[in-house]
Amino acid sequence: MALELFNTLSGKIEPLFASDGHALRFYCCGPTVYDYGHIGNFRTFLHVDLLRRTARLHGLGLHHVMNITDVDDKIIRNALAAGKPIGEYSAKFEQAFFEDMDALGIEQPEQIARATENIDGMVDLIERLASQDIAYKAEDGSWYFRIARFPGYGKLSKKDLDGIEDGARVDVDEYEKDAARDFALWKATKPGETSWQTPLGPGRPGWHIECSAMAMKYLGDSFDLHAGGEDLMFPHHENEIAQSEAATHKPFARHWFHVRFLLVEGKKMSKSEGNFFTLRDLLLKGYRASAIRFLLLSVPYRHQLNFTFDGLTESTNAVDRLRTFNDRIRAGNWPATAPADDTLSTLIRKGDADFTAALASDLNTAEARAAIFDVLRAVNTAADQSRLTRADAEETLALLSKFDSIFAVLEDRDADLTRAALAWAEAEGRMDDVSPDVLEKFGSSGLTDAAIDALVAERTLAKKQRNFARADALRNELLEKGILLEDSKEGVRWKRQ
RNA sequence: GGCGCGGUACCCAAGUGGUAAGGGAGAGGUCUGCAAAACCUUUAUGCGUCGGUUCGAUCCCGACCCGCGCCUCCA
Repeated sequence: MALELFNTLSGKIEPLFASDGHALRFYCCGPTVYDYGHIGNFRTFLHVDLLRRTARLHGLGLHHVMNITDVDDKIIRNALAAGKPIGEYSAKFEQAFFEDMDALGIEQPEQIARATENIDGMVDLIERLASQDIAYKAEDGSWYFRIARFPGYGKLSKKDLDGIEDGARVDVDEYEKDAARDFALWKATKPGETSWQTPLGPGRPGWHIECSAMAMKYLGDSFDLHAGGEDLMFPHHENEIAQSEAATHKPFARHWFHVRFLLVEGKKMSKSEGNFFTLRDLLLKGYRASAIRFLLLSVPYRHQLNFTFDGLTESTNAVDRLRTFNDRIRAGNWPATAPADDTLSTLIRKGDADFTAALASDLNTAEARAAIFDVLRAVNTAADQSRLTRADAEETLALLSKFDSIFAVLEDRDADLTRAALAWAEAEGRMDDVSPDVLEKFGSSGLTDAAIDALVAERTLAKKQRNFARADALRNELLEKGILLEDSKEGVRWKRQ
């Protein structure tokens, strides 16, 4: 089944393919590194990651470019306030961004492109536009894009130009533009601001030109797909199309992928609403990185996701169940006998087919999840009834491995990630954000994995000697520290609550 | 005002013109030295309301009600 994806440009679900027959060439608008990323940012990157992984499942190679906006108004302002050069200021948040991406299991793009390292390409592009009188210089030295010269303007966001012009928003700009809706390509330097000396005059690039220049530098004039959050559709992506296509007279990106915003507790996330969370905030509250990843991926990307703490708890439980299942099937010594019939094997294969088909169908993660849980139930039942064979177990593990090549939640790195967040909070003096629970479990007084293993072993021994009082005392001791023991046929497992 | 999305069980959430996936929670049960966990079973005569099309609609069409997003820096 071919991978199909909604295309914002055409408004239809269309096959996704690599036009060069090898690798999917795509560009994703990356972060502006002026602060720590919030969970809304990561919903977008998580779904781009999902797209990557699903494309790979379909045998597509990947050539994924993501920009880092390391110069913009907010960075300049914040760096100034911190008394640091912008490079030093942005480097810290760029590093934090990649740490967070890793914590959420998001793969690195093949190519990272920093704005400040690609100024030349942006200047070239603006000059190309200027040579066609599509870019013009205003009195203050800023350069603008003449929208009137690009008839296709609005085709992505389906905007009516007149509507924009007549709308309530009138761009009140202190500089002279030929038309209100013309947008900045190059911003003239204001006193005290970082600037580049270029043939265009001193200044710094506008945000939109960055992405056009870098996408075309690494992917060519035309490429397969362009991704970003829904808010970027207009004006950012619209402007990218205008700049690029006006300069090259070739189609820019063929397929446009937009991820909808998430809501937090039913409202748009904002600092003033008090529902604004970074990944680090959540880790310090004791929520697991895997649960955050799973929740953010569970609702398909074209739907709003209402992010709630209840939902996070649900996801935690769901991930636990999947991990327990994976551990059980992996650890069990299933008999190498022939199955009584092929019912289970058929079910597992159906689960596999359903899983793959769901993802191929515009990345329907909700259905893909359901397919896996169907298999989980059937296989668990068989195992409980002692009729799970080695062959079926292996088939199940293969499917789980496929599942995890997409969802990436089975491997348990959660404790380490929470410890890393805790170390960060200590270093940054943010211990007030750490929940008492996290402090107890993961702080210096918390038990290490080795210490837990030792106590568990001691209890197992006591149990074997039928010294149940001692065994129960140890179990309670562990429970008080947030360690839950599970006795099963396959042995004792422990996990952090 | 313009553009767009959604309203499915206690909560989250798929889906289809022929009669409601999955997860979480609750309840019952199995297992267990006990407990917890795990596992199993179970939970919508109904899919916002009202009309229409149809042999048949949650799914198609229309109207209405409610919630939300984008249109401005914003993932």
